[in-house]
Amino acid sequence: MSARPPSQPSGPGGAAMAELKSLSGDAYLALSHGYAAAAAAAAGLAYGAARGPEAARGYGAPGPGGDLPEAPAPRGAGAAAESSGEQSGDEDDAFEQRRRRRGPGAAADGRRRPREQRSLRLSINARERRRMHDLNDALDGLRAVIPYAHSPSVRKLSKIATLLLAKNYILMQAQALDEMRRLVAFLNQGPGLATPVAAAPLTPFGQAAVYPFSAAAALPCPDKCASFSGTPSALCKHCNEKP
DNA sequence: TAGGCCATCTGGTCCT
DNA sequence: AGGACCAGATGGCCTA
Repeated sequence: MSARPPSQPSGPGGAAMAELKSLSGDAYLALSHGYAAAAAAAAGLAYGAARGPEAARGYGAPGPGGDLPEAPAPRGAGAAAESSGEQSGDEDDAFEQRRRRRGPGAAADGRRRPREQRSLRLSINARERRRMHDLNDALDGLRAVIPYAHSPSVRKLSKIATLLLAKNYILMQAQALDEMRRLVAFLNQGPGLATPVAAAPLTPFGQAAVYPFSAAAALPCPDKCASFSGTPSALCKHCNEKP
């Protein structure tokens, strides 16, 4: 169908990394940074931790009538599909066969009558399916707001790539915000304080030597700001002060 | 054909 | 007790 990133040797996040590399240049350069750490963190997630507010959200029991939601057409027509939402005699047989295959001790509740048990199982399956659909909807929502090529000709991000990309996007935005704050603080220091030495603790990037405005730091404020953006900065209080 | 990704089923565990 | 969450198992689809 659509373009798909090349496979990578297996390993934590290997294929997802390839997927990230398939992103358009800027997005990849900006967001792929720190991928390895993200993958490691993802692999080491504390499963079962934090059962936060989501736990109280409630996916809702089947309605009073016990009606199960229509099972979506499964992608595969295999064994998984044959025991989905709809009930039939064949499915009951398949259910029993599977139950026997799993052997003793595998039954969830031996005290229930098979019919009851089967009905409960179907209801649990439906809930789980709904939960996974909600999770996928949330992932779609996430894909919609992170920067990568959204187009019908581009295969959508995998789940793992979506999460890793989102994480890196958040980190990047946080970093940009931080730099912007430092810049505003620097511009607001005023001419007297703006020598490279005096300004060093507040310069963006924390390094006067690499700070692009160090040469302009000694200039009067409007000139200093203009050397950055071409015009006095609207963010700088000195540029906006009345003489 | 192997490997990656995914949907679904399932049993176990925890929480309300 | 029932619901939510989790992880393992299974099987289908797709691509290199």
